[in-house]
Amino acid sequence: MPKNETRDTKEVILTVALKLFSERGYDGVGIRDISKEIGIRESALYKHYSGKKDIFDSILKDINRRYQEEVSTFIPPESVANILSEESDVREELFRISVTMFQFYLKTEYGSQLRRMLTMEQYRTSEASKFFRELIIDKGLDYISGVFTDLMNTGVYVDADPMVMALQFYSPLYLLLSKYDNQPDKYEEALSFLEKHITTFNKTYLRSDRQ
Amino acid sequence: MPKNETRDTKEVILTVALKLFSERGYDGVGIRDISKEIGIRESALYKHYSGKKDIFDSILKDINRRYQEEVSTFIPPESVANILSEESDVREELFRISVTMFQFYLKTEYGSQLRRMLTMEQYRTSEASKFFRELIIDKGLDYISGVFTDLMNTGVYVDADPMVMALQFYSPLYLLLSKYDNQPDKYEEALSFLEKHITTFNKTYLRSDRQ
DNA sequence: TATTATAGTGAACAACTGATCACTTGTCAA
DNA sequence: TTGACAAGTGATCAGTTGTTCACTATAATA
Repeated sequence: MPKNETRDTKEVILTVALKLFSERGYDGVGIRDISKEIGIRESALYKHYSGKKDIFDSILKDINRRYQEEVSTFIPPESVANILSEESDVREELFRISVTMFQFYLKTEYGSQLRRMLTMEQYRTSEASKFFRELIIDKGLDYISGVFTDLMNTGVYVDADPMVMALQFYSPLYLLLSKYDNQPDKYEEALSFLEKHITTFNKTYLRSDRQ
Repeated sequence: MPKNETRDTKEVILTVALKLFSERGYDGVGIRDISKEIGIRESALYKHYSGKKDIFDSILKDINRRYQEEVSTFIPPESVANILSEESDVREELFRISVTMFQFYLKTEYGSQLRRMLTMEQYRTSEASKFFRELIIDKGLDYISGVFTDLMNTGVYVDADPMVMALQFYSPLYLLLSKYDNQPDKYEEALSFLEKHITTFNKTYLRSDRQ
């Protein structure tokens, strides 16, 4: 029967490895770096994973579970319902969702580390490439596209191709992530640009704000 | 006195190193990989550069020169003047410039390799981080911002914050770069999205196309 | 033609890489 | 209490890393 510390160590390894991989990349991190940070010998790692590659693969395998977990605590499910209810202000709700996504990938420990690691490893591993595209790009586009589809059906937004609308709404958020990734001191500036973008966007597509 | 092959080899080293760095990252490439690809022994590399780090730094130092060189052959200077002249079609000219920028970073040997290497190394080296931001993000934004400023002054485009306009115009191009980076087979789809984006953008900001 | 500097060779280096293995420790079920 | 087993240790492995150095071939200069 396993000791109850097993689960702990096994998870701690992934947490520490993700942190280091996101800072120095897969090839820049040795198994001794990981084990040292945890406080065990490198040989102990092999009691939990078959090797360095296995640790990396396990981080990828864990993405869907962790992502669901993180998102559900970060984006309360009522906000999706909120934006469709007629009482709430669409502008406020849309801005809140955007800032939440922005923060998740820029400030959250898991979100930012995962995005950075996938950004670095996308050219080395086709698996990482797939996760990067699907998670960081497509998932955002699809989510926004769905929101706009609903908002167009209720007549709140003008009719347009929802995918192009999603592209135009989500892309600035994505670019600002890259632009302010390594300058945490300019976070306010980033948020300011994000707000200006959304305001301008609404003047084009939100019926009540059209000019 | 130097043999005339010196310059050649010294440049070939940078070319080969950039190619390999862009595929596997700095830490994923050994000096033996570089020298083998060229057809010389690793010890010969040290006749031209003081070490692996020096090769990487030299690639960065060379960016401004090479970029200027590549861009001047890729983006003919008359196109910038063209877009301001009243005879040309702004839509066509703007689309042409966009596709050229898109191709440069996605299809050109130097452009795509440089972008990929900087993307990978931005978290490891602050120098790489700076070049990534300034070259891939800010340079594009500033260029587009300048074009729109001129086009607003001549009354072709409606008045708006040129920086927000640039953000909204350039970001989709930037996102599409990431999205289609590892799927060259879907290049046509990427171009189609780019065109739809620009068409929709013009419907908002181009006076003659406003709805 | 003799000299000299350059570009490249081949062997070697110390440090580090991921991985293995015999061994000890601690915990739980029988 | 004992046996089994999971988790961690410390030493060690072969291969690779970046780098160095004495040496050779070659081409231009004096």
